[in-house]
Amino acid sequence: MDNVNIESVILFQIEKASKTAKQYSQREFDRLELGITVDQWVLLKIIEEAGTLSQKELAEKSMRDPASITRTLDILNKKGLVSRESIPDNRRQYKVLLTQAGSYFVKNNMELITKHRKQSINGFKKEELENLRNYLIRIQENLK
Amino acid sequence: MDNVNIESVILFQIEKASKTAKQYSQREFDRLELGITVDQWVLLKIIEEAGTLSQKELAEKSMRDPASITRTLDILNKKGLVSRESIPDNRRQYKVLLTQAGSYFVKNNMELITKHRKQSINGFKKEELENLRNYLIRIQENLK
DNA sequence: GTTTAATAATTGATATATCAATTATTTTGT
DNA sequence: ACAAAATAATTGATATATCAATTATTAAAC
Repeated sequence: MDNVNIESVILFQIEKASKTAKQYSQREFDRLELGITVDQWVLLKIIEEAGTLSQKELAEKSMRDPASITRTLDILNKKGLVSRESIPDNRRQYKVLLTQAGSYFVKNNMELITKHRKQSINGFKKEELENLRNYLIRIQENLK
Repeated sequence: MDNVNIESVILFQIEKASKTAKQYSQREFDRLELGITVDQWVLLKIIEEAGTLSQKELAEKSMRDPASITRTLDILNKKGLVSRESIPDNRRQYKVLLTQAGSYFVKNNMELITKHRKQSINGFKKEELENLRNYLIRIQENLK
C-alpha cells in the first residue's frame, strides 16, 4: 500500500527535524539578543571557515539563491560583521570576508552553537551518528 | 576540538537534505505544471488524511505559523482545492476539508509523490530506514 | 451569571526567498 | 582581435513566512 501516512514519510521527518532545529536555535538567538538569524549565522560560519570566498561559492555552500545572498550580506555588512573586498584581476566578483567584529562575533558565540549541536545529538552513539550522516548524504545523492 | 567544519554538522546536513528534497520536488511540480508549491501539497495531504481538521491542528501538524496557514488556505481555496466549513456549536474555528476537486487532485498526483519518496530512499535497506526514522525522531525530541 | 482569561482565526507590518531581467565583466570561438 | 556566450552580482517584482496586534468567540474563575 503506497498511500502511507505522511508522518511516516522520511522526507517529512527530515523537514520536521530541520524546522525544529532552526526554531530551537532561533529562540536562543532571540533570548540572548544576538541580533542575527540562524541563516545569517550559517553564512558567518561558512565565511569564517573559508577565510574568504565569492558570493557564488557562498550561495552554493549554503544552498541558497545568489540574490538572497546579496541581500543577506548587505544586512550583515550593515551590522559590521562582513565586508566585500575587490579582487585585483577580477572585477566581476568580490572576496567576501569577516570583519574583525564578525570574527569576534563567531568566536564569542561558537560555544552556544556547539551546545546546541551537542544537544541535538544527545544520546547518540558514535556509530549511530556515522550512520545518520551517511543516510543523509545518500538521500541528497539520490535527489540530485 | 569543538570547532568542526560545518559540513560535518548533522543539523547542517539535515537542512541540506531537506532543501535538496524540496527543490527536487518543486522542479517536478513546475515541470508538470501542477500549479501548487510543495508546501501547499503537504497541507493538502495532511487534510486528506485527517478528513477534516481545524487550522490550528493543520498548523501544528505542518509545523507552520497559523497566519501562514490562513493565507495558504486562501490560495488553495481560490484554486478550488479546499474549503472551510462552519462547525455547528463552534463559531471560533472551521472544519478545513478538501473539495472534490482537491480530493481528485491528491489522488491523481499521489503516484508522482510516491515516486519521489521512493527515489529519495533508493538503495536503503529496511533496517536502515527504521534507523533513520528513529534518529530523526530522537533529534526532534532532543530539541523540544 | 458576569467578568476575566484563553483560544482560533485573521490582518498588518516587516523580513526574507525566489525568479527573471539587468548590468558589468570575463571567457570562448573563430 | 572581435563578436558572441557565459558568468557574478545586483535589482525589481512577486510570493511567502513570521511576529505582534486585533477580532470574535468560548471557557474559566469567582
